[in-house]
Amino acid sequence: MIIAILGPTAVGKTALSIALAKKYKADIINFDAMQVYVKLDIGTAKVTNEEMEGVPHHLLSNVSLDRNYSVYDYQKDARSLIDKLLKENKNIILVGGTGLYLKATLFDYNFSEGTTYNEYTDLTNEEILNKIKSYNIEELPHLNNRKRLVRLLNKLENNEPITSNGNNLLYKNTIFIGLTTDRNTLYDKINKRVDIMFNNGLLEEVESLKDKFENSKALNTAIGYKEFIPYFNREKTLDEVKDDIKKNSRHYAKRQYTFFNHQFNLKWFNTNYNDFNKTINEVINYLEELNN
RNA sequence: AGGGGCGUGGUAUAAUGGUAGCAUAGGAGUCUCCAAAACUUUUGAUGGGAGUUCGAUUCUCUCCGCCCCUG
Repeated sequence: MIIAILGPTAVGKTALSIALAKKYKADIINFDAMQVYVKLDIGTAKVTNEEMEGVPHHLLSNVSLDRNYSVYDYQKDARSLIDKLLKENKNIILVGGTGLYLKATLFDYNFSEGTTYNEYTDLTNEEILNKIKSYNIEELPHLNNRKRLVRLLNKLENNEPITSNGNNLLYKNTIFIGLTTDRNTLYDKINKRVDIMFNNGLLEEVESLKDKFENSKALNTAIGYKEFIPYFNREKTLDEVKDDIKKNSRHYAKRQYTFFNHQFNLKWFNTNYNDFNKTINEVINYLEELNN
């Protein structure tokens, strides 16, 4: 059995995953793009050793900060891990917030082998778009979306397939669980959680990684870390950094909803913050019904 | 209390006797190796009332609210 738990940041996925893992004696696989990195602990709200309660966790803190780890790498790692665990007849719980990582792993996404490609640094967006148009493409990326333009032109010039299906689930017995709450409550939770992160030593964690920023894509993109850069440069105060982290987290949560709702067919459950056991039981009842 | 100043989307601001602009927050969306990313799109405002005027957010009066100075 494979259970995938999705939901926006700060909704309670970690607690649910541990409870279900204990109930079904499952291993947990993280599908969070930033929690795969070592040392990004407080800012990514990574599960602590105590919280794990002995449940085995995978693809968590297994990538060094100077690596450029992408969905392509994750897909390979996650699939081989899932295949291995399935062979051992283990139950698997996937938990995280990066929809694309999960989608690419469980569905038939095909990425190009290798990672070297032309950046077309000498071409403007218009020029790249014009080159793409000469190939008779149905759906063109937006003019301002340079990353997609570059990627697509590379594929065209290398005669690589533009898309594969991506709609076929490779692991048939996967159950998708969504955890949610109303928007205002979630935003409130996010804001409070950032305050807690600061109280728990986020600043100290980030300062200990200060000399690694230069060579780490992760530190420069992760919410909870990149916002400190203007603080180090004395351009922003700590309070401004804190507000930026809250704001970026809210934006992120909103995008997560959009992706989950449109890319997955999942069963949503409301988080009961007053009595989380009720939420856990609702999910377990649902899983039991499916198994009968 | 007297004198002065100011009231423009949730917030911060611009402009004008003739279509109220920008930013940000908020909403919606796109997604095949940056995805905690990148990109698209959208709702919403001249404090209330009266007057002058063809027309007032702008000028006048009044009420309300806020700020500063004086006592």
